[in-house]
Amino acid sequence: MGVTKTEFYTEEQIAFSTIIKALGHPARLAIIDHLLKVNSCICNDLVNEIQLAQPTISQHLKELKNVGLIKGNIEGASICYCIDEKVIAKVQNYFNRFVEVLNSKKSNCC
Amino acid sequence: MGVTKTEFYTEEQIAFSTIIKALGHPARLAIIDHLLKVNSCICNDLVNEIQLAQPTISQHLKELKNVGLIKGNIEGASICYCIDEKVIAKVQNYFNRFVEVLNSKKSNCC
DNA sequence: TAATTATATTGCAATATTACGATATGTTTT
DNA sequence: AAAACATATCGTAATATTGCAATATAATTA
Repeated sequence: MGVTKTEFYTEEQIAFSTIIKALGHPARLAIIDHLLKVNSCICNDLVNEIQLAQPTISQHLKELKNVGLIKGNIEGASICYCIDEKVIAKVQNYFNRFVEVLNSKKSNCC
Repeated sequence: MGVTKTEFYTEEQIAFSTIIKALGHPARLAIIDHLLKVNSCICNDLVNEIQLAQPTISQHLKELKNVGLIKGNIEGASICYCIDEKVIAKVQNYFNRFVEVLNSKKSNCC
């Protein structure tokens, strides 16, 4: 049906899959990579950096903003986007805990 | 168009977004969570654990297998799935490096 | 070997995503 | 104020994803 059943998952599963899903597209990873590379926050040099039309970039930015991965500040005519460290840290923690649990029980059959 | 343009991204961006995308669904996170919880590798108790039809679970397992996040071993009539630690570790590293870079340049405008 | 159990595949309907042209909105410059 | 720039939104076409019933496949048990 194309519709994800959400009623049976934990809050955490839904919250994390939503954030992670936003990172599951190369254009959005490229945006994040670029925001990370240029020290200061960057607006739509992204449109020049990434080979996608401006509305498409805008749409991807919106998705990243929706899940809280980036923040945008109006800066005159343009908008200054940057990564929200707290949300990225949450994702980092998720995977760190993950690997910790994995390591604590070294009993894989495969 | 629904079709992702891949020709302009780095190998890494494509590789990681593909793996991460597979984790961007609550059912697949639930599968991974469950594989992590039960010490030994588990087959399709998943069908009982997760409130989705058997073909749907099978499909999600396939996606996780395709990106290498899990491996499956035939065990008599059933199949024993487990997490591939190496691939998860790669994801962990990605985010760790990420946060490292973020911390090294504390110059966010937002 | 027939029935049962475990899993995968096929086919399909409903919905979501991706991408972009056209256009709207808001700011700065002239 | 008009032109130019920066960004967002709308509408839409193409494609992908989600979920499942039906069915296929393969191993196990009776």
